[in-house]
Order: sequence, then C-alpha cells, then structure tokens
Amino acid sequence: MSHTLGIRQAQKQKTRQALLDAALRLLEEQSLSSLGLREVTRAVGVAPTAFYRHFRSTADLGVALVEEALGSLHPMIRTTVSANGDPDERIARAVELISGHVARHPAHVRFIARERHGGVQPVRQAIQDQLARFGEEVKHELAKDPVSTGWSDDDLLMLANLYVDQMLMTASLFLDALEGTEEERERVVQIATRRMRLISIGRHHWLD
Amino acid sequence: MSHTLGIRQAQKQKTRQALLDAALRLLEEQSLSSLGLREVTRAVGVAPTAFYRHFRSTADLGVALVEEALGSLHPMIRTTVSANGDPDERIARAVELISGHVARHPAHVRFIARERHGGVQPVRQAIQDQLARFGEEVKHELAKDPVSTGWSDDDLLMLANLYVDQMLMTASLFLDALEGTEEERERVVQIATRRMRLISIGRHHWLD
DNA sequence: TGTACATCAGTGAACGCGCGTTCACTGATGTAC
DNA sequence: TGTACATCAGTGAACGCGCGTTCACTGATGTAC
Repeated sequence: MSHTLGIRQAQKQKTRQALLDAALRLLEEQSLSSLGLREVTRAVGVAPTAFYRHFRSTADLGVALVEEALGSLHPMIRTTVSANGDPDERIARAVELISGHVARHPAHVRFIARERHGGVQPVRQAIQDQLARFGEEVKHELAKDPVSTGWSDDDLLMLANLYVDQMLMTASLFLDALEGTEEERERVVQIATRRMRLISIGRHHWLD
Repeated sequence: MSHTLGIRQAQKQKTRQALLDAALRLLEEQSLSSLGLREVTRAVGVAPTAFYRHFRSTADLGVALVEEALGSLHPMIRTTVSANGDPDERIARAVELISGHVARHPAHVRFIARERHGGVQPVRQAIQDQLARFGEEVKHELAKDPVSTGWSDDDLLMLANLYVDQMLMTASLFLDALEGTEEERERVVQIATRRMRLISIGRHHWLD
C-alpha cells in the first residue's frame, strides 16, 4: 500500500509548492539575488514568517528550484541522446524536444539560464552539479554508439558537454523567440538544427 | 591639436570612472538587479546624490559597463579570426588569447556572462546587440577564407555565431578556473581546444 | 470511541536598517567683457 | 589682467517605505492510552 500523507504534511507541501511557484513567476523579471522573501510570501498570501517554515533563505529556495527544473530531466535527456535513426532524424527530434520543453516550462528554463552564471553561489553550484551529471549521462549514451569506437574517455566527455551546452543555448534561443512570431521560432529551429548538424559532422570525422 | 578637457570635465569623468570601477567590483559577488546606488557611491566615497550626475539608474550604469567590457573587443576578435596558419595553430592562438583576456579582465568577463541572461532588460539588450555585431564581424572574416567558398550567407552566420558563443563559453570556463590550480587551467585549455577543433572539422566537411 | 497532552504550520506585532529620491545649497570652474 | 556673473559637480538633510528577522502566540492536527 502507498503511504498517504497526513493532513498537516499535505498542507505544508501545498504551501511550499505555492512558494516555489510564486518565486518562479517573480523570477521571470528579476534575478534571484534581488528576490525578496516578503515579495514571495505576499504573492502567495501567507505571513512573511511562514517562509522560514520551508526555507532558510531565498538562496535555499533557489536550490530547490534547480532540483525542480532539472531533476526530472535526466530520463528525457538519456532517451533523446540514445534514440536511433539517422543523424538528421535524431537532430530534428532533439530540437523539437527542446522546443516543446521550453514552450511548456519557459519559467524554469529562464531561471536556469539566468542563474547558471548568476550572483548566488549555492544556486550556481547546484546548476553546475546537475549539468555535470547530464554530461556524464550523455557521455554514457554516446559511448554505446558505434561511431564512438576508438574515442578516448576525455574526448567523449568533451563532446557530451558540448552537446549539453548546445542544448542550453538552443533552449535560450527558443525562449527569446517565445513571444515572437512563428517565423522567428522556425528560424531558431533552422539555426539550432544546423549547429547540431555541424557538430555531428565534426564528430563523424574526429578520428580521420 | 588635441582638445584638452577643462578641469571640471576631467574631474567629472574621473568620478564617473570611479563609479564604474566600484560597481564592477561589487558585481563580482552579485547581480546587477540587486546592486544598490548607495552601495556604489559609498564604495567610491561620494554622496548618494552624486550618482545622478552620471547615471539615471544602476541599469543605465550597467549599459555603460557593457560598452566598456565589449566595445574595445571588436578589433581583437577580427584579427583573431582572420589570422592565418593551419587550423590547429589558429585554434591554439585563439584559446590563448581568450585565456589572457580573462586573466586581465576577469570582472568584465564575469559581468557579461552574468548579465547576458540577467534580470535587467536594457543591459541584456545591450549585450545581445554587441554579440550580434561580433557575429556579423566574424562572419565577414570567415567569408574571406577559401574554406568558405560555396557556403550560403545563412550558414556562414550560423557558424560565426557558434564561434562567438563558443568563445564566451570558453571565457566562462577560464573564469571558473581562475582561482584554481595551473593544472585546472591547462585542463580548460585542452577542453576548449578540442571543442574548437571539432567545430573546425565539422566546418571543413560541411559541404561533403 | 473519548480524553488529555504534544506537535508544529502559520500568525501578527515589533525592531532597526538601508534603500531611492527630492531639494535647496555651496563653492570651484568657466565665460564675457 | 581683473571683475562680475553663470554654470554645474558634488553635498547633506530629510522623506517615506519595504526589507529580513525575532518572538511569543494560536489553534488545528497528531498521538498515547
């Protein structure tokens, strides 16, 4: 049988999630380092002091947001990279997947792009850690590909991280085009696809 | 004859520069969106109200910092891309140039990396504009290269922007390794070099 | 099922503090004659 | 060169405001018997 939370626990989690949601919305127009605790509680409709029942500080809340934004992405990344089909098909699928993810979770993507180099160290660290995990996982999937025979471990990791950075860059481009026209979004698809294709070509000729 | 500034103008520029310098130092540990006007004037040793003689707001100061950080970089970029020699030599020279620039101007590099996706729209826009200019300039230099014969304008711009993004990424890696060991920095050189090499290989086989 | 006590998420008042902005000012520098 | 007036970078007092944090509290939920 599955464990049901008590009423108290359930209500606490609900408030916690409301704080995270409100913060994420406020962070669309500012950086975490300028986000105020009172701002967040005001948006939720609880007393400022209620914040401390859930987080030590806004930095702490930021780390929780990193987990929310990136934690669930690992399976998706794995299946994308390990997909089969010819290179162009795989690239098209990956670009579409990124596009869809940005459209569904724009605030999360913006948050990660913004705070990756942002002014709050623990959050920066949490993002770096997650991205490093992505890198390792992508490397692991790439290693299975016949194209990778003869590659050193270092080179595989280099390529994996290049892909990860490329995905983030692409996500950021889609984000900028979100409020634009369909034409602009199509243009991002074109650019992202060709960037990926160039990297893919480099990969296939790496050992020449 | 060259025009000499009056005493008043000279002193004003000196104060303005002091404000920019102080802000840049404070921004090593926070984002622009949380930088206070009083913080900056306090660091310089002038009254808070003096700030308004030079900038309308901290956002305005941020735009001036973008100009200071990127404005003088255009000639450097051009000569780097247009340098001759075999691809590996050119890559090695480019990586070393980025490494040197980061070592000389760490705060400027950090500022750009941080505010590129930061919470202050006018500053983000100013950075985007400068990077778009870099892209156009790199494209213009790439077009001169025999390797580029047969390339469409769109593809050349795609490659140029890929290079620009790659430079920023590399600069950011060097930044993270600045306080680390010489070994860590050498590792960044290796990674950046191989990323560039893979892109260069992709470039040479693009039209296959 | 009922009772008595423990837990603890959320409250609301209070605090001291630094913020951005206004305003009239000062006194060194610049300019006209 | 000297004088009289204009300019304007920087000053300092004052303002209202929202901030993060503390503290003792309340009352619904949880638990032991």
